Amino acid sequence: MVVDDLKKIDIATGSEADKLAATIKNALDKKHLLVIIGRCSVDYEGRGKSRLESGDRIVIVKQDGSVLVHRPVGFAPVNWQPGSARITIRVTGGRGLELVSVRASPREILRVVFEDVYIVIVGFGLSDAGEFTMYVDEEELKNIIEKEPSLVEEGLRIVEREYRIGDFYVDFYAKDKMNNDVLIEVKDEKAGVGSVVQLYKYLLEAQRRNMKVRGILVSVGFSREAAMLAEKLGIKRVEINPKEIYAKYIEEKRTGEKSLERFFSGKNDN
Amino acid sequence: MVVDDLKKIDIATGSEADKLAATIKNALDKKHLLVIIGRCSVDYEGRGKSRLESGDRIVIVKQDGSVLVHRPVGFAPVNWQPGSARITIRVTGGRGLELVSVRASPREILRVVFEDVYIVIVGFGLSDAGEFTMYVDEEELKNIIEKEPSLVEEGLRIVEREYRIGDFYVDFYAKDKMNNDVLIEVKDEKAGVGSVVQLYKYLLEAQRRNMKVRGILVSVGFSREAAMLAEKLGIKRVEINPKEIYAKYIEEKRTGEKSLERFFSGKNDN
DNA sequence: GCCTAGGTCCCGTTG
DNA sequence: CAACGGGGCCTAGGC
Repeated sequence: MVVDDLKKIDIATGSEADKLAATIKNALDKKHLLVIIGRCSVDYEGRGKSRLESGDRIVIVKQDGSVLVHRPVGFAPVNWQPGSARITIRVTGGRGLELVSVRASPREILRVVFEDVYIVIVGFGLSDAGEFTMYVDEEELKNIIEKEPSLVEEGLRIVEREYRIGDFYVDFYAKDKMNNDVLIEVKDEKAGVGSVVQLYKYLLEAQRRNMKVRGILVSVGFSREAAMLAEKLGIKRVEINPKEIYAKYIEEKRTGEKSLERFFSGKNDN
Repeated sequence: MVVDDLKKIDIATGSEADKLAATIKNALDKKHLLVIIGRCSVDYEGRGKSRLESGDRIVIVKQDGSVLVHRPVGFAPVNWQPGSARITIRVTGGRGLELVSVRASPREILRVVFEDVYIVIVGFGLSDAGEFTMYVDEEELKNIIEKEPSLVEEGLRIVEREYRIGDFYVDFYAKDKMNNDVLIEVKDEKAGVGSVVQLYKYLLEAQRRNMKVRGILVSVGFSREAAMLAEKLGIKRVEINPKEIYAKYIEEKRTGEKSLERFFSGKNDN
């Protein structure tokens, strides 16, 4: 097979373990992206312990030392090592190749033993500077609420964001128009019982500290159980639609407004 | 470049988008493993919404339709689609290739637009039947505790595993030697405040149902805060070492015992 | 280092 | 289908 036009990529095949190992070692040294497809077994030991019997897998070693072992099916890697692990490769016996990744803390070892390597791909000139923007995440929602707390309740004033109570953090500590204390938790997905319990935990902790405080749970939706539990615990629910809010925000940006202050309900007093 | 000895793998390179698209289409149709390394931008919209500007990436489409877009660094994929999504490929303009994955529920769309494809790798004969065994997970711990509850407390008898209270499940419902009710939660990692709160939630629910019950939290360790909170709430802590237990278990297996019953403390009454 | 909280978390289980 | 809990979760942020 003749391959031409190879850009930013090198490949190595064949059954000479020494040669493949040299290619891999070089890639690891230079911190190139490395992809190995082959037949291997995998052992992991650290917080847990696992053994994966022999099969065809795709192994990726990234430039930061992350290791991913993927089976031909399934979203998640079957074994892995997060970045900053130290990786070594060696030849075992005649054809065997052993890739070992050691993570310092927590101490964890991943050992991939290849019986057969179908292909080694090295990406040596890859450059990825592309910006990644996540639009409507919880962070953004909180930013918007911080700018315009009236979205949550008329007359609300944010006192502090990421407010600490004991060892916990609640998204907002605020005062309502009667000047009473309010703790606010924001969820960008449907709130379950867990979310209610989480806020209730904060409220209990606050009450233990003699705060007179009520809670508001802001979310895109509530499970039936969560709604009932909130009702029982006297926690107010506020339902919001982040996409709608974001659409307005984008539109406003497009038409030249610099900040969020102006686009909400004609407010202009900032 | 001449490539020989290609086993279970096909590769395609070059700048003819039509030809690459045909290779990819064929791989998708036949549900082969597909790896594309190239320069692309990515848009995602569904529960969230993101845009990834152009850069060099590795895109993996697995046999079950999982799609992973990996940057050259970082453990996690920057964009993805879990399995069972419907995937299409088409040529846009002259050189461009567009891969679109649609997930039905929740409705989510992932669009990868390649400006440049460095290499396409198709794994057409991959077979992975290797068994995966995770040794000391919470499941195994619970199995062991179920077999030998005295590891948790002298005289304890398990009444029910995965015991339901309302909408929740506690790991064990047991009776102590005084025949009092006990709820037991097991953690295979250091227990934090959340674990204590979780068990406390179960206890509250049980008390609401007029059970007279206390709680035991079994874990490999406890955070300072978790220990204090448990103390305050009257929840008993039991610390265990799963590896030690597992080591004995393996040793026992190795020396020919078939089951767990015999190896614990000489007990033999089962 | 520890701990808390979030994630397009994914995934299995249950009702 | 919705909801809960687990994961070697990982990762960021505070102390």
